[in-house]
Amino acid sequence: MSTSRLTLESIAELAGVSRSTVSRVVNNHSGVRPEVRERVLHVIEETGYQPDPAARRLAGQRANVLGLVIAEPAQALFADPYFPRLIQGITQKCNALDQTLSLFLFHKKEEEAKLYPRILHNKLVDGLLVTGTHDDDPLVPQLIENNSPFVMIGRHDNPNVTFIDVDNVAGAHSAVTHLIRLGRHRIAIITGHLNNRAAQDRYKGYINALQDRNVPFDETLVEYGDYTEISAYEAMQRLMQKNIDAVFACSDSMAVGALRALQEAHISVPGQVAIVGFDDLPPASRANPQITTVRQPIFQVGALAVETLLDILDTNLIPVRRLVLPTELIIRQSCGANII
Amino acid sequence: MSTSRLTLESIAELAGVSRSTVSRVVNNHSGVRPEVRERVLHVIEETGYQPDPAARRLAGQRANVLGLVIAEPAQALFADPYFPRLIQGITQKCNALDQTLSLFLFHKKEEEAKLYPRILHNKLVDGLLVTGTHDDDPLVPQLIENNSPFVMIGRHDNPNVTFIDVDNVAGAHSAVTHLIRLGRHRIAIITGHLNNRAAQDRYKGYINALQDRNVPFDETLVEYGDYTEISAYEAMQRLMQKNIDAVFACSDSMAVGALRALQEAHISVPGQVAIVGFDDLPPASRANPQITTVRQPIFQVGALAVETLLDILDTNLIPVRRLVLPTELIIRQSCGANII
DNA sequence: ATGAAAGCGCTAACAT
DNA sequence: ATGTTAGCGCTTTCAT
Repeated sequence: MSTSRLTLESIAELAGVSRSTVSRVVNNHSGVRPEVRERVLHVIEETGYQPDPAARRLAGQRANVLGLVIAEPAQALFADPYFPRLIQGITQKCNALDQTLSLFLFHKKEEEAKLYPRILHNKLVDGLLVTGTHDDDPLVPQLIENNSPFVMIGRHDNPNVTFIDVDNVAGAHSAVTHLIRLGRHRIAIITGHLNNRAAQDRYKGYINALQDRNVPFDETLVEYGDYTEISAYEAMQRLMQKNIDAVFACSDSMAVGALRALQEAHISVPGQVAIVGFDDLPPASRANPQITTVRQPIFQVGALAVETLLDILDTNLIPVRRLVLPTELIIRQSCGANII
Repeated sequence: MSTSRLTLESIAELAGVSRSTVSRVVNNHSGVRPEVRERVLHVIEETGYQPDPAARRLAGQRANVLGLVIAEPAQALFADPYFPRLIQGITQKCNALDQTLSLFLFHKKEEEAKLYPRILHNKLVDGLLVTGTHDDDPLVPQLIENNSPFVMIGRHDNPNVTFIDVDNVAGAHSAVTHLIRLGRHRIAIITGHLNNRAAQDRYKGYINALQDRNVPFDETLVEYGDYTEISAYEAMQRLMQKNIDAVFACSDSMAVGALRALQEAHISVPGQVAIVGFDDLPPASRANPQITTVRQPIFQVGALAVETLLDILDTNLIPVRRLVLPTELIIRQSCGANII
């Protein structure tokens, strides 16, 4: 017996009431006698009835579907566990709040043109969680123009954009300051491409920390990676000629890549070169030596983003909210803090 | 000017035709004068009109939304890059075929009870891709009973279930046979929990390979992990007492964990103990020594699953299809094949 | 070839 | 407190 014929109408009939009453019960509206409500609830329970989101959406309600846009070309999703972790945080909260999550990923820049209109006009989605956008990304302005409710994960300069971010500047600052305090002065950085706000902020934290402690900035100590281990491995090869005594890698995966390059060259870590990473994901704690890193609350960011989006959807007031969560420096072995 | 007020009706008006005609054009139905079709198309182009999927769905059509259910508790998604990779394969194909993907993950066993009914009755989804289910998982039987179109990723015993799988038995068999040919006879296995079909099949391939070559099976050489690196690391610690000369790890992440345990114990790989993994994901090629592994076409599996589901949806005939893709043994350093 | 009209399952006035 | 009714935007007979 397929349940597909279950509608408001049929529940109403079974409960001996009208369609509207059932609707009221389902939507928890007032004005239903407890006794009747009970009866209806019972029928719903028994039949396993679930309202049709499409019909509901069409009648002007929410579909309880949120969209997650990760505007990051394919390989970034593999680079490290960051996005999987974020997705976990998001889906867990979605589950708790009875929201379905739709996923929009694209793989090549070219897919943008095709996918973005689909996203923008997708009436099946009540609101959007957007992350991984680059500076020149056309999505955000379009969303604003469209009046589509959305929350960014990662900050955005437009003052009308609500976002959840992590304090990347402070995080990077604390990492680099820590290295300086430990007596390192030739501190390299392996950063992601600077077309992305998080990368920019971590870079800024690095620069600021050097300045604050009067450590001269040497631009030859700046190397670029793409958050993959291999890219940092290669960056480290280049850095090894530069007589450095520390490196700040802007993700744990990159820290692991740097570590591997150093170890293969028989350069001791942290003896000769100290390493600090960013994220505090498994690669950092698993490495040998374990990697000192900046912990960011990825899971919480995902959960908060969902809650915030739902708030916006609920209130319709769209009060701009800009949440910046703190990071925490997790000191392990790779920075040499515990070398006597 | 928000585009949200664009409907079939408004397009019809602009083009000077009726609603039905526009609908015919949009759906590429016959019976519209080329000239009129042209005119309508032009208006659609100009306005950027996109049909409302909810209304369409309600009127008895597909919503062009597919659901992906990963019935695997949270941590498995982090264990290794398998699922991210699979998701990539799936979304890429979805993008190409104009399908939106909805994601259903759950984190604790308890969420099942809440999430499954939502999945089963989710009328916003045209069909389901299901993976990560365990033997006793109630989802599959319910889907069948419900007559919900779905495709499994990973085989299923029910003869009415369409699935896409990889030849896990043959893959494991080739890995273990390779080790035997290289002269290894005390071959351990680190397997995932055997409540899952893929794990069972790899285990079976291991057993079969031993039998085929008359290598005695020693059940003390069977250890269990959960696909995380750390679980294999610990499993390997136990295995080290057992005088083994090779280990078959059922995922690359587990192979890396085993490798790390051996290296920390100063046991040479592949000198004293050879290692073969499964998947051929980055962890295998990145390790030092690089890990010999069984390559499975994850990306392709995802893409095929989408195509198959769409076929089912298109034809309504639901002809059962059971596709098993081949694996390939990728020989690198950790198995000792190139030790002279 | 095209238009008119019914109906998909739901919500939200509006009656009662 | 509950029922009645008019849409939401679309597809799909059925007329013309």
